[in-house]
Amino acid sequence: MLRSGMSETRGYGQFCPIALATEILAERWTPLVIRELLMGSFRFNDLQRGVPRMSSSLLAQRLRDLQFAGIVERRRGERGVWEYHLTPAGRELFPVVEKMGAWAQRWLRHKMLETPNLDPDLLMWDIRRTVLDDARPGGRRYVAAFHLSGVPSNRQRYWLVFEPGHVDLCYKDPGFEVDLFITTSLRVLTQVWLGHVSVDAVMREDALRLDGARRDVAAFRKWFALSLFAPAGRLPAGRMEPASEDALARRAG
Amino acid sequence: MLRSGMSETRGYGQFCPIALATEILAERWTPLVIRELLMGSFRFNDLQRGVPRMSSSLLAQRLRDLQFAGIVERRRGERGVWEYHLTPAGRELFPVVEKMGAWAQRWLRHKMLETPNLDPDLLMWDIRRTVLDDARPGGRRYVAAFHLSGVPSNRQRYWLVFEPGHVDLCYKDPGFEVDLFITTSLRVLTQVWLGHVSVDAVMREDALRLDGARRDVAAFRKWFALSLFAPAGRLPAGRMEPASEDALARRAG
DNA sequence: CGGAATCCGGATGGATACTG
DNA sequence: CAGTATCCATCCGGATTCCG
Repeated sequence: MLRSGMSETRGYGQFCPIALATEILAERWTPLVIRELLMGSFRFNDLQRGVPRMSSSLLAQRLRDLQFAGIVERRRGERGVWEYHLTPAGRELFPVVEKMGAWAQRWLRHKMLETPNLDPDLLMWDIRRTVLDDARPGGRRYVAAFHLSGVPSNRQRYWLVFEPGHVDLCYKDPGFEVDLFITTSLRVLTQVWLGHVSVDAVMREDALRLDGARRDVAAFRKWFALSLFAPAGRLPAGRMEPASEDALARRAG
Repeated sequence: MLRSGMSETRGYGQFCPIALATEILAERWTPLVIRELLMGSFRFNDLQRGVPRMSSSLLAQRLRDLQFAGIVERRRGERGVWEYHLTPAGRELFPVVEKMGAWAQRWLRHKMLETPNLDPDLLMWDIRRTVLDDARPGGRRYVAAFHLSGVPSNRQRYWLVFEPGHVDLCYKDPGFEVDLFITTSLRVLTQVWLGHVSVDAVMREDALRLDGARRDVAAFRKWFALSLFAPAGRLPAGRMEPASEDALARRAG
């Protein structure tokens, strides 16, 4: 990608639109940073939770590159904290990223479940921000506890705490009474999240268990959205297209 | 991109489909190599003409990477020459590349015409393979001579020689009688090719001139297709979508 | 001529430590 | 919390060479 102070040796020297898009998008990590921004993260540390293996110096560099390319704006938010937001040009990268995901869902399905690619922190972080927090029972607090097998012992437990207006992800017992226990393996939860298997199917095989009061169990299917890039995503009844810009807007709003 | 003999440090360690697609596509030059393959080049040297600033060793490396990723197949063609062909998975990257091009056409339009990105060899090579060779007058040989301004003196002249069944691009006068002279600047021809201006508009401004017998001039609009990634491409009358996989198939077939 | 491999210097990315 | 600074490994660009 062309940086502010770089020589001319880095561009591809082609008028072709694909070449110009490639100058920006075909840099290591860049599409993933854009994915995080599209998913609604805008603080440096939140962005980094979505790309945990990227060094902070490189993330800072990429955010500068994206500003220079007119894709990201850096501005001060509440209490003077820096925030990174997509520009209109940046938001219109959604279809590009979407097609990349759709292609991989079709042709690289097996690689998604390879052990080095499974990551409970990342999965839970992804679930937390995609959870439909207006779809839980009543107006009260609602706590869901995940117990994962197939992971290191310090990564087995996660709590989602639904409060009116927001959802918190905890790595330690927050001490609240738990309304729903979700017991499964990291692999199965990832498969469900990606839309490769249905909740019903894995429950029938006892690969996923839900324990709690009847209505708290029933609520799970309401608030547990699939990945935005799952083959059919979670779309209004009757629609079966994959993730679209509309779907994004619906969730972001 | 994961290479056959590489360590595990290079992947992103994410189950996300976008991350897996990124492992392949976010490597320097890779989307351009795929573009060339999608446009129908399959010999090493033909591919290299589409990415002239890429070193041959890196092109060879990328072709190996793409084979390993299941996107490219290497096989022997006529007279034992090696050919590189997209697999079904590779052909389905068309929508990804298409969205990248469409995004750049909307947001990076000005950069396409910056001097370092203009390249007459590349433009003419692109035109040659996109020319509609069944749309020229009669069954006879037809020769179009381009005279470009705004380029080094050794890049001013190109000849397209239409013979039954194929079209040759010449960098030196092939000696045939010329049926049509096209006189314009590199910048204007690039703009027309990208669909940023119409042939009519630039002819009205005398920025492009066609000289020849009436029917040979008229033929120009038939055989001179726009870039497959021009905003409206050259599509059958009545359709105005941008480049689609259908359009690709139509031209390739 | 097509299709590479090899070598080298410079650019980029990863790991870790550090700072306001 | 939000990044820099530094050092080293790897990658890339360019030139050259090689082989059928």
